[in-house]
Amino acid sequence: MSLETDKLKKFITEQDKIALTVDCVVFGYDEHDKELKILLIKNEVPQFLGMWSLLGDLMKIDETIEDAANRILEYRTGLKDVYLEEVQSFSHPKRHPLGRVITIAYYALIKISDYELNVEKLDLEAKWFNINEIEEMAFDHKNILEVCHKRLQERLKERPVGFSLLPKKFTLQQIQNLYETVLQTELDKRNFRRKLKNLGLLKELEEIETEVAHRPARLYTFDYDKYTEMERKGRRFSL
Amino acid sequence: MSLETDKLKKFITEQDKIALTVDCVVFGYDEHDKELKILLIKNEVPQFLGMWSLLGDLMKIDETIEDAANRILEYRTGLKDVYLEEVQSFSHPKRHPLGRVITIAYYALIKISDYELNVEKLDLEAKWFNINEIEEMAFDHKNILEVCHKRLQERLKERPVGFSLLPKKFTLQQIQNLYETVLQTELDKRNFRRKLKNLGLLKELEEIETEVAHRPARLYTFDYDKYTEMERKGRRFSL
DNA sequence: GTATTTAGTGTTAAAAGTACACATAGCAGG
DNA sequence: CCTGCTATGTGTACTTTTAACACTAAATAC
Repeated sequence: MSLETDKLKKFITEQDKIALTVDCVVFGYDEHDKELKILLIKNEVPQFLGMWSLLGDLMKIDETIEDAANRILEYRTGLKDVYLEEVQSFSHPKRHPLGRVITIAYYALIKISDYELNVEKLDLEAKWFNINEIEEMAFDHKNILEVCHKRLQERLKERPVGFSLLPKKFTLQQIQNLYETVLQTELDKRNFRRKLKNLGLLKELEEIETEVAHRPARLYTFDYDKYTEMERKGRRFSL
Repeated sequence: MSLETDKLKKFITEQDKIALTVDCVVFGYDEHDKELKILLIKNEVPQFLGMWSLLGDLMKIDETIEDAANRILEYRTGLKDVYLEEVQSFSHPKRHPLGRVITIAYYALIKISDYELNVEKLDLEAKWFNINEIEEMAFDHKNILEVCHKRLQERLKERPVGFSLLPKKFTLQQIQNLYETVLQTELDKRNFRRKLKNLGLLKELEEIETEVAHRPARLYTFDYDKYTEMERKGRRFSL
């Protein structure tokens, strides 16, 4: 049993003590396979040894929950300033075999390419899985995953979260593929592009794709400043 | 200092111990004044003595967070089966003067008339306030209130939560007034009614209003079963 | 029975969404 | 340099939804 597990055990065996943890569902988008993936690590708690689980940790006494989520993400991926959203708590009294552990779930959106740059320095027990490939997970993590997945799908329609899963510069086809993958639908190219243009939130760059064996597509970036302004005025994003 | 406060103090002074509480923003709709109201209680913690605060309590060891929220609501209002939604956690390290207290905020929707039936048996330190009348609150409760208020406004557009604030039988005008009050907008009567009808979720009753000094309006109920069915099929509510 | 008050209803114009197909730019390979 | 290949990029007609707008009808009070 690892140091982490010892610490948790010590923490929660004191009577009436409720341990508070954070768990992150880390989503990444694999452009090549057109798959939504999540990052999991090998579990260390005896009852679930060898199973895969979300990235989580005990809260520290002097940080906010969001700080804790950021700390975990930086520790496991080397990435800072990751898109994070709190989803909900999971508090069934029997959810953790070592005792009373309540967790706050977040989902995180990262650009897989950024992650790849850091991966060598890091914990090798982490692995990307296709979202539909995962059958069993430690604790109630499968449930947490499903709730967070559903939340991501809702958010994608009403907030510009998709751009956090793509490189800074992307083609219109890439966004469409992302939407089709995450929402599990097919979208009409011309209608989708019209909607995108009407948002007025994409900056058309001078650059085009490279290293493709066909006509290269134009590159765009998402204008976060303009979006913030638009949000401030109460106008809603919708795709 | 009350028993509750002693207990909390004891709880959180043990080193490294993070206390976990639940706070509920209890919304009620006053049809007469056309005002959205919230239920507050007098605070007991010395630093905020006499100020008003949300309905909250320490989590117990063997309940879920939702159980705790329901327990608090029943204790303070006498009501069971209240509409509840988890909103988010509040975890700033300095948010509570007695130590490290993290809270999970819920909002609750109740029919004020149901509450009135119970009010005599209960804690007299509770009071309804107009949502815009509240200036100062204990802890970070003003902030929690604002976040929950915003959440309610979002939900009202996309989920049939408004019906939890009205009597079981209501007139079309009553719903419209509720929407106008909560969203702080004016709505077109004919367009609003058309939308309502097209939802197909209202049951027209044989009954009509009584005790009004003019033409009485027809009464309706909301068909929760049909809504559940519609939700299951992936169709979305929108008003 | 007359005045008062709120209930209840339909049409038109503008905007948004949906369905649908082909010419073109750039690369690869001979 | 010419041909074939592949994915890019674009417009129009139709349907549905939203938005704006005003009067008659039903019931009560006096």
